Amino acid sequence: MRFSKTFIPTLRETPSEAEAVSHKLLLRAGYIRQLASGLYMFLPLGLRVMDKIHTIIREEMNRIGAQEILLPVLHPAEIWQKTGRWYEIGDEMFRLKDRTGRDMCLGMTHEEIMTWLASREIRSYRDLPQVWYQIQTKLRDEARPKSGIMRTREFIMKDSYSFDRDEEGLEQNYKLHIEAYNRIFTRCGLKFYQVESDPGMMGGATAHEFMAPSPAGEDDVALCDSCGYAANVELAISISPEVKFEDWPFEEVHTPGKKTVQEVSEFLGVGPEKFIKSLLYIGENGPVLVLLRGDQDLQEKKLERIVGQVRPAHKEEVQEVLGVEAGFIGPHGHKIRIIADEALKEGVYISGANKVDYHVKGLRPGEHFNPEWADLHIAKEGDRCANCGSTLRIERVIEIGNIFKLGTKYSEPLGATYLDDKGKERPIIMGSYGIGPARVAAAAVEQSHDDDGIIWPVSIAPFKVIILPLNMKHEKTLSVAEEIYRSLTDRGVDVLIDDRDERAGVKFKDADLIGIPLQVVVGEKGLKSGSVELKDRKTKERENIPLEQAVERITEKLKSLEAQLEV
RNA sequence: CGGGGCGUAGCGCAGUCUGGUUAGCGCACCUGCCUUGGGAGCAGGGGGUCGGUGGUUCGAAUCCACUCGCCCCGACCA
Repeated sequence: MRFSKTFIPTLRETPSEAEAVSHKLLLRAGYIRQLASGLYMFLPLGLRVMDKIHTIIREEMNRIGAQEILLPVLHPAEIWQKTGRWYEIGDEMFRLKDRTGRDMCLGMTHEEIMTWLASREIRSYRDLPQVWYQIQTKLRDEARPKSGIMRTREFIMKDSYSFDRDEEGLEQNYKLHIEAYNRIFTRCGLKFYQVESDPGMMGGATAHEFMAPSPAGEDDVALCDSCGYAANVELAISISPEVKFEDWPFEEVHTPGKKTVQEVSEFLGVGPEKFIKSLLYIGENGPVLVLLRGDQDLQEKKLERIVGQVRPAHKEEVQEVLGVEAGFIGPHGHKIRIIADEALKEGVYISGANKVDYHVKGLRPGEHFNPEWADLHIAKEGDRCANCGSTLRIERVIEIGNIFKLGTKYSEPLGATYLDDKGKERPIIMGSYGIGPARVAAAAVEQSHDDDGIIWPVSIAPFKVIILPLNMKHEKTLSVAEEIYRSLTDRGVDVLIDDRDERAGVKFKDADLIGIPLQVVVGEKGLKSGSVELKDRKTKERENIPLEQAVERITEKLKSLEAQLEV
């Protein structure tokens, strides 16, 4: 394509609303524009990138036998009411009424509709398995859209759903999706991890996320480089560093005005790992006292998995429930439910004395208090791997894909059943699998850019090659550039030719900014010696190639770049 | 939803505290000349109801009230 005839509105300066690197660069390079909070338009370059990603996704989904279909975005409320999600989901669902007053909603995901389709069409075990997918718009009224196209209110999603007779079939499709996802993200040039994740409200037992490491992400994962353990910190298990305890006798110590673990730790000159941190939470079934080692923090998600939704107690509630001021709570002598992190099973600790301005020393679990034990602490850098004992690493990531084993969570309420070979009616066993193509694009930019702009992996670049005729008034420059453009186009290469009547500097800057992997510079300097210059956007390496070999060499170089992303 | 910040030309900003000619600057844009290997130069030019509404005042971008929008942190994230 011709630059002069393509809408590529590059910006010299970054619009002030952008914070994330991918947001800044995609705006500056003319890929996207914002319509309103969480609503983005994809301009020609942006759309080309999205199309490339979609194509890779389609190829790999088709390869595992998934079939593409397309469902509506507008859904009757009734189906969502049957699974209960109409009521469970709050403001995040866009709701509306049609002209007859019927309740409708905009699809945030499509489990309900896919399952509804399956419930009507699948009757026999002979119809199974099925894997259906779509690449389609989702709408979620996000509380806080952020980071450009990373978290938006309207976005395209590849969502697939597997329908099987039994758990074995589901396991099979789950594995196939893992293979497909690995191929997709590898082909898209991303660095990524597959981690264990919290199935959350999707239901079901097993779930994994595909995470692209980037400081711009919204999640943290715990990784063990030696055994490969990888999990979202929401559920990652870790062993806190071991502590050598002292054999303190049980005694009260005066700690005037010292409330937090840190304050008391400094005041007494004892490390925080020898403290018990007591936190009062209010749950659906009343208050819960949560105990952690002083050097640990609570992972609320873990607590919620045990007791349901919770919130920290207010100061007044602490006084009311425990009869002591917050800051001096101890684990002993309370009648409410107490749950402690397993790290506290052994040791001799200091904790609040349940008495203002006092702490107790020599507190022994099992002797002075008897809690329920659970894994409650948040895994942090330097903790040991629960699997193999090596040191864990915590990394910030962008969620680019997720996979869930759903079981019968949707098939049962929607009556999606089949008759097995004995004529018995059984619920279909389901799985659901998502990929956010816009996040794939954003993650690619986050992971691959420099001060000058984007550096696209060749597989998802809007064009693979950009030709830069430096002086449009120079006859030879023009004819050579056009000739290379034509030859490459004839060979089916995606080429952009910067045929604008701009100065060389402008063309260089824009080419770097929009991030096309290969630049072909056609200038008078090179032409004097009968050559053009081939520049690799990523390595910045330049090579002069004789005119007659130009097209050959460019395609060769392109092939070698492409080969790096092959799976 | 809680906390913070910001709305002045397409983009980046100054002016607002301390009200007072015709609201400025850089880039971009248009015309001409010139230039052509890293966002050139010169000359001329177009573009603003200062987010909106109401108020105070002789006078409001500037002060007050309400309101809308955008961004960041947190909560939430099926």
